[in-house]
Amino acid sequence: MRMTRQRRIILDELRKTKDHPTADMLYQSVRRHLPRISLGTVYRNLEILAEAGMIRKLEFGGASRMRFDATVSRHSHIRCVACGRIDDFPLDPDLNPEEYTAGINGYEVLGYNLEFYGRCPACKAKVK
Amino acid sequence: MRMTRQRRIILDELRKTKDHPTADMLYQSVRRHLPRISLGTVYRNLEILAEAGMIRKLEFGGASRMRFDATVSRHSHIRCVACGRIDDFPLDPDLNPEEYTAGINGYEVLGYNLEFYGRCPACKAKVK
DNA sequence: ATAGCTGCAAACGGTTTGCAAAGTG
DNA sequence: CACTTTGCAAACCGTTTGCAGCTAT
Repeated sequence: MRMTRQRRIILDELRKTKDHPTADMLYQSVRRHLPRISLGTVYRNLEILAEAGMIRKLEFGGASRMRFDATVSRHSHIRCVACGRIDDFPLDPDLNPEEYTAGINGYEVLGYNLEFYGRCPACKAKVK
Repeated sequence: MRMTRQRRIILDELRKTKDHPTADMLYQSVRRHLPRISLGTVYRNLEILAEAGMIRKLEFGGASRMRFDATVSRHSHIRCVACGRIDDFPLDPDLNPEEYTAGINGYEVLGYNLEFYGRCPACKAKVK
């Protein structure tokens, strides 16, 4: 993977923030350094960086826009139902979800979503 | 809430399936009963039914399309990464996510997503 | 040198909406 | 009868893509 000016600055800008920005927010801040960059380039690079495992793509339930995260190590998120703000917080593999309720980052915890992914019986049979 | 023919049939069709259909899939099956219904009407009614708590709207991470579920009681989902199929399964509040791995519905479990929602410190202060 | 990347602008696809007519309670 | 809902079609909006020229390696 080439490290173009655009790619480098996109990555830098994402790493500067803890905000889990959308592609468009990132576009705005990258533009301060590269006024002629296009939104398409931002999308393309975010996709490539995510595939390379250098960033994470978040498709948070309830939010229609994609968000991006420069922290790739294992962690979870909490989202404010009122303002949409998303914060990181560490995931403890020994805790069940109910046990986190003792206030995460000062949030009033209202609930959680737990969803699994895997391979269904049919696809398991096919690919293996 | 009025129970129009359209609304009733949309609800019936959704209840008939365990497939977590998209709006468009539902539109196709409703059309067999009401050939002149429009996709816009399907969306409007799904929204209204969800607000009334009669159905659930799923915005599954990784899937760009909304899905709908006539089962409103507490349960979780598992999605096949290969074919996109989504199955229900019961949530046990005493288990931590790692402990579900012993095969859900015959799936090979690859991982899970756990995300919390609530009110952030700022919004908590504001609204209260 | 040359594959990969960029800016631009148009296309895409799921969802939403304005409107006049029809239907519900 | 008053008010909601419908069908239609166009608008919306975040994201993707085709293309011709540019750039990192």
